[in-house]
Amino acid sequence: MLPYIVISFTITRMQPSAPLSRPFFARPAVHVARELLGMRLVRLEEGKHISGVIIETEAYSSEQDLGCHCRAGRTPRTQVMYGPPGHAYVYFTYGMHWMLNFVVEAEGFPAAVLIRSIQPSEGLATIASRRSGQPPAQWTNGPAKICQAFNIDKKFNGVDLCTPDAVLFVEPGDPFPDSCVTVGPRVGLNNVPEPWKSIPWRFYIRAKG
DNA sequence: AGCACGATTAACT
DNA sequence: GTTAATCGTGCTC
Repeated sequence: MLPYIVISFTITRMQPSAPLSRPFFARPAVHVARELLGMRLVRLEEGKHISGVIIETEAYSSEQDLGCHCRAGRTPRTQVMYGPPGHAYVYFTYGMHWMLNFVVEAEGFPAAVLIRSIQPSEGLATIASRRSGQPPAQWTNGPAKICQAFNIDKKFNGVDLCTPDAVLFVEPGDPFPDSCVTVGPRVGLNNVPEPWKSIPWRFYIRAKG
């Protein structure tokens, strides 16, 4: 009897769904960005799981950070970043691309972590169809590619990642040791003044762990 | 009301 | 290496 239960559960999902809780996000952006590496981004869509291991992130923190959208203060776009942590901040750029961030730090303090790259693990057929024409290595190795593969757009701006019934959330995973992690300047801030242009708030896995 | 630019990507030479 | 695509956002007039 018991083996049947275990087998059916295993077939349904490699891991149980266990959304990361809010205190994890209510901390400094660079800490959250570093510790998200190795954790799993999960999207529940029409009863199916699409997921992957987070392997690249960037921290954006405070109105003083001239690389952060919050340099403009509270606006309709940045309002979510001033809200409680553990929510999604999804924005549109270059006329065609969506970007997924997690709101971090305390409510009232604007900060977020951009999810830049993942290794797909569940929903590969769905991901492949949404990234048609591209080889697997190109499926989710960029922030806009992740949103395309996971079907994430403005509908997700502001959604809570920490409720038991969340359809977008983070699961704990196998942490990467510091020896696997490269730290460097954030990408795409070419018009941003120093020190913000070069501050090492980008974290990524250099070799497959 | 108009403008310059963007936390990018894919397709080029 | 370069560049077009394409439009929301925030800033200036």
